[in-house]
Amino acid sequence: MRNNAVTIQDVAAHAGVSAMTVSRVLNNPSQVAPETRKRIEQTIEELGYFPNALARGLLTGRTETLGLIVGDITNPYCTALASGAEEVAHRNGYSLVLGNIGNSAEKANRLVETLVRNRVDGLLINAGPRDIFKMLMKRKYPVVIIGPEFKGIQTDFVTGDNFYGVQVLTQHLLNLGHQRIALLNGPKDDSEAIQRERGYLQTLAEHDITPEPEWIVEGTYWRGGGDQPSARLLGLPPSHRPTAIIASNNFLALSVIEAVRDARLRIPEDIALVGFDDFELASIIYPFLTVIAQPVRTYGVQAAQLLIDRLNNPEKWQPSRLVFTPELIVRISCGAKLQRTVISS
Amino acid sequence: MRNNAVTIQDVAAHAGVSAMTVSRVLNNPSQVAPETRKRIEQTIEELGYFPNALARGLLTGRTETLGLIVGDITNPYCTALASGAEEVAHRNGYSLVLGNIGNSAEKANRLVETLVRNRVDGLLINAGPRDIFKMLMKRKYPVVIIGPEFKGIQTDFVTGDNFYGVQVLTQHLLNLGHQRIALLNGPKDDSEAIQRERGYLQTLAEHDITPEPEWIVEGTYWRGGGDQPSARLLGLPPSHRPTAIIASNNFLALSVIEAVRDARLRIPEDIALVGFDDFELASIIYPFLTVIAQPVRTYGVQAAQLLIDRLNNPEKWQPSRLVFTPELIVRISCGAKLQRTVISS
DNA sequence: TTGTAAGCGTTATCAA
DNA sequence: TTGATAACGCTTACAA
Repeated sequence: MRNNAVTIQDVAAHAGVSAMTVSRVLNNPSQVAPETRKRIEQTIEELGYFPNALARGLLTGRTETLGLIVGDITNPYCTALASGAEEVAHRNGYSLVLGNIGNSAEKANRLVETLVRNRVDGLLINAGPRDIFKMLMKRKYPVVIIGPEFKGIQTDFVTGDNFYGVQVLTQHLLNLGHQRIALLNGPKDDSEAIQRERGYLQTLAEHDITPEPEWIVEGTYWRGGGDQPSARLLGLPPSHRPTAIIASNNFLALSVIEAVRDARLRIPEDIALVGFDDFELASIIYPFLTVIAQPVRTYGVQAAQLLIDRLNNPEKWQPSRLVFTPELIVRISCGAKLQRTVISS
Repeated sequence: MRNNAVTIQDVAAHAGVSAMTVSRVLNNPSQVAPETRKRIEQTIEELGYFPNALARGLLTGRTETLGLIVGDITNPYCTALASGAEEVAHRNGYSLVLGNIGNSAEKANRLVETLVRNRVDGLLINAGPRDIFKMLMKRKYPVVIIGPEFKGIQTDFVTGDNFYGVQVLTQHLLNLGHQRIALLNGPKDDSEAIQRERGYLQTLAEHDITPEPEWIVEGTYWRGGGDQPSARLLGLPPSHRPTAIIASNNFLALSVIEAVRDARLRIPEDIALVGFDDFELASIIYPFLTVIAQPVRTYGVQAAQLLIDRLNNPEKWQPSRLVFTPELIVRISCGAKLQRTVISS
């Protein structure tokens, strides 16, 4: 033992009672005589006793802990999620363990395994390879999936309406007169990316537009994950170059901004840019990016609530699916304001 | 038991060995005959056995888990810290549990208590009331404090040179010709805020400037925590109003930006603004804020390393103190570029 | 109102 | 190379 911490036995001995009575003070105080209770409470204070949650969890089978797995903790999307989930967890007496996948699937596996080994009561998952979910489902592990959607996985989902979102974005660009619209999307196997590509293609099709194949490029949702595809997009000969780009997440939009700068072009004058997921803080400094903003904090809140409800009433639980509608925030980068100015002058 | 998970006994029975042999496969594979090992490994896979970390931790007294406590997870400062710490923890086989205090001291106490109850092997703490540290020291809990400094607390510290930082900021404003410089500081009892006020006063004193008392105002480090003091600063009659403001953290700078906007003034033309802690992502969109940037990710990396070294060699451990020098990044909000333009024209 | 005994799932220790 | 036994710190079930 590295920690030779005070145990319930120590407290019991000091207070002249049995361990059981101390345990009662901790869990069912009303069952203990007031004087005994006082004495024990004092001893606990005096000795600085902190119950060992491992021992308790081993016995009860519950750890009062939830796990949240996100793709990249430095992404404001993920912190908003975490902040919402944490609030609900905390309010319900749960701790929230935050796991960060970073950019590796192997890490995702290790992370989930660690959380399962530590017997967290349930899992909120925002990112991870499909296999993980299958494994967790086989175990009937309580899981809420936030963001992506998987067919055939019986569990709770909290998602945004990606099809609608990209539709709004595309339509917005069309309204501004753009015809050559590119999509800088997430990974091909990501269910959200798939939805977004569908919405993009359909909206264009409704306007009888067929985008060039080079206009649909694939990046990752991590910082810098859109650098190369952005450069490729901007490197197209001016006759083929898109006049507008839809970025599939906030970090991808950042890549576009940097690439446009490197190409010595300007947003929105030369290239219009719109994207998914807001940078709230950045927009206070300078409200620049036109985005479809998702109520991400709400995702966290609702997902945690769903999970806790399930834990409280396992027999009543039924898999549910919460879909939220994202909201268009028009700022500078799409060129709308610019155009209005041009028109009015 | 809520989780009727597979146990080591189940694996042992299926493989026709004792639990002890399974345990050996898990922890000292070399001590087990290759064929037995193969068979057991297969059974583990087949049954989907995940060792119970609670049982193991109870026995070994180690959880292979570190706790990181931050003030506000939505602050990029904190995520940078977490990202650095997590990397090191992970690389050394530790999990990192992220705790978020939010804006309540009571929550900080509960959080630390939860982590101690769960017997995390050590704690990285970026924010919290002083009492907590005293309690942890009494327990000889391995703790690294990141950011604030406390006298008389025997533990590891990782900090930035706040005195130097504010000195650079103040000097920079003086060089730009400002004489009426305000300090929007953190809470009075925060050790970093104290250092910053000292550096500010001394630098001004060296230039024979005594700031008006109304120019030193107190906010909090949370989002919106500088709204009212900023408004107060800007509400001063123009003759008394500062021409430059130093914000003691990034969220305080945000408050200033909003207050200046509300007052229908401009940064930097009417009010110059500089601050502590960068918004890296925001600066890609628009490099606006002039700041003293701290190598925060490095704080996380170094702090985690310090903690893990201590855990690995408890007897060799000596409290150490790592101080990093922050770096001035000149952008728009201080007016330097503006001035240069004015001069050259 | 309080206490005793057993056991949660592991691993340390000693024995075979 | 493998196994039996005890113990980690706590709570459930039962008894006093």
